[in-house]
Amino acid sequence: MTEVVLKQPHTPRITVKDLARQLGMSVSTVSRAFYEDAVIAPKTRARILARAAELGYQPNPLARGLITKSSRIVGIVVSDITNPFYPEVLTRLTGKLQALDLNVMLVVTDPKRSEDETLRVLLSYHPDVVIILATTLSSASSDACRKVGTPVVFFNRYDASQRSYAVTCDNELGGRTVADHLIDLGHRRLAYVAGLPNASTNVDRWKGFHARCLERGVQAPLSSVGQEFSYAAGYAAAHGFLSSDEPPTALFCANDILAIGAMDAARRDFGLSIPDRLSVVGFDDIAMASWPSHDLTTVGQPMELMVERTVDLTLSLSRNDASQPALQRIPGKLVERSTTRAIDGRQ
Amino acid sequence: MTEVVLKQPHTPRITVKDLARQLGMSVSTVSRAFYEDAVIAPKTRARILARAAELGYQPNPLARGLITKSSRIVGIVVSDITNPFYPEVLTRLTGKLQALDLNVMLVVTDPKRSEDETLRVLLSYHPDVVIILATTLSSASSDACRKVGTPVVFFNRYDASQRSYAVTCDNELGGRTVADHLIDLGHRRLAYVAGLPNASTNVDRWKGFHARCLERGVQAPLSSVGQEFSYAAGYAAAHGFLSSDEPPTALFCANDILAIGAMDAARRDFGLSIPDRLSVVGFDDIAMASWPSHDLTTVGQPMELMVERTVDLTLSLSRNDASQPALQRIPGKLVERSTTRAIDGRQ
DNA sequence: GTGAAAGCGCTAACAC
DNA sequence: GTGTTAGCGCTTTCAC
Repeated sequence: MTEVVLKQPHTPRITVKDLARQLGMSVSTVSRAFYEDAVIAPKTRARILARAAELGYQPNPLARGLITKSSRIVGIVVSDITNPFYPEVLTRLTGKLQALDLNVMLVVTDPKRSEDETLRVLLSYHPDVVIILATTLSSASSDACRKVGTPVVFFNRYDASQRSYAVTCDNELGGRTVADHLIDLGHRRLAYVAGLPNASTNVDRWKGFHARCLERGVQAPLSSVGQEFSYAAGYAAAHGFLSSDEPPTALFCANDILAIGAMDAARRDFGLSIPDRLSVVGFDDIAMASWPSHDLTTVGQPMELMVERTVDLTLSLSRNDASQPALQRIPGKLVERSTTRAIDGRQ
Repeated sequence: MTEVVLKQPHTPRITVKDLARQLGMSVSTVSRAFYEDAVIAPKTRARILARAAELGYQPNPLARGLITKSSRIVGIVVSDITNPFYPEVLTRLTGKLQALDLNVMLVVTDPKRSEDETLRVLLSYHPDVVIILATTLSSASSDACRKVGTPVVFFNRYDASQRSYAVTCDNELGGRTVADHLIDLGHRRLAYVAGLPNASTNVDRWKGFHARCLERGVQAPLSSVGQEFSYAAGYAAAHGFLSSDEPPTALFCANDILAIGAMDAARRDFGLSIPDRLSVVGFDDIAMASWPSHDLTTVGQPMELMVERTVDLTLSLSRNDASQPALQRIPGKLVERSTTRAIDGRQ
């Protein structure tokens, strides 16, 4: 006898009503059982919760949101994800948020679709908070959120208007740290392998690096023309620098992937041994950076802390008890590995 | 005069009622304007849509879902994402789904929290479909979905019960292809660097590889004890194989990351040049595999196709007009790069 | 401490 | 073609 598959949209799920009827109580009583601070007899609550667990009932947050005006949805906007740093942030963030019973609705900004369009769909779900993980996103988007009253948290990026919340690594300080490190090692001809030109991470790392060089009385570093945060871009930029008559002796790359690309170019196409002939520093400290074949000196982003702060902030905002918009900058720290060393006579 | 920040949960958003009142129509008429095949005068619809655009109004899908029983939410379950293949799949999937007006709710399975617990929250949002991207996830989870009538699509994994939909790379065929490739090159002592033991990707790749070796009359390949799909695991496994008296001349690794770890071990700790002394093949063809420093021969997963099929399937399922549960296996193809070569006298 | 009733924003019969 | 009504699953006054 063959089993007939019913084309049933969704098996009807159990609701408050069902529960109420089964227990011989009113729906409101049942509803109260799911609120910590509702007035309800402990025994009644216990009975309800027991039966609910048994039946696998859970209040529908969508219906609940309609009335409470809180969807418990957190929107996360992501753009390119070629940098492994971001997937990791995304999953950690998601994991921590869901432990707080906040659910993540993910949208990716597709270059083909307009950013506003993308945000519009997200906002139609009325998320309590929107987190922007995208390396670059026009402030128009954050305006869109503000317009409907949805708070925005920028992660490793900030809005020029300073009217949103932001949690970032102290990228400028990171740039300065690298400048100090390389200058301390005796390097004088420095160059910066740039990432996405309008990403604040890129801009700030450069700013700090450049400023610190000048402060230390070192010739201003060169900079490549920013492309993207990719292996290929790093490869190409290194090519540019190393083809010159007086190539730099050290490269600071806007992130680890760029650095790996740059190192490959240096080694393969210029036969330069690293760190003997060229020092290279990255940014992020992704897992790959510590692989023996790279063993890259880099600025470690305080990811765990950044994620925690973002989650805290998101929670406060979802409860509507956050402080004024503010930018939190968390310092990273230099992880010295084997791609940097003191300049010596052989150069 | 300082601006007073009102602690207002959410600025009241515009609703059908507002729109209806402003236009002097009934709410149902307004509602109809947003449905392609609703009966409504074209001019009326135009007026409504114009005003809506102006005001930034969009029907609230949550409220809509309450009545239509369709949330237009697609749940995606993700586990570890150390393999860059998955973030890419995730973003592509999300991008394509959102273009179809399906929104992605993301959950990550946290080892600390029970899988069921995680799924439970996801299901409480009543997603139309759940996609499981996690490399491994107990069939208990898919049962949980089935119990509430939510269709499940497995991506690159399948449920033993065969009662769900699945789109996977033909992993077994991939394994066979690699066996043929290596055997054709003259290799006879082969080994498999295993990934997560209970991941179907791992199992099937091994199965095909092993079976094909036997079919070709080659000594059964060795296999490492599966750990995880990580650089470190690849490094360790290679160590194991290469320390033996008669080490294998070729390694097939369950994925690219393992392969890269294995190659680093071979080169650094055993001074073996690849492919002269050891051939290595990976699986996935992630971006990194093509970087000059790796230039890894690997089985390319037909990601684009897999994503497309998954999206098609998801769309059908969300419309409730899909065929019977079935497993789609899409063949990948071998990408020959420079980590494999014919065995020669020097060995 | 509990129940009855109203209503969140929306769609789906059913009249007209 | 449009308006009226009911009701999705839930929370929240307000009585009791």
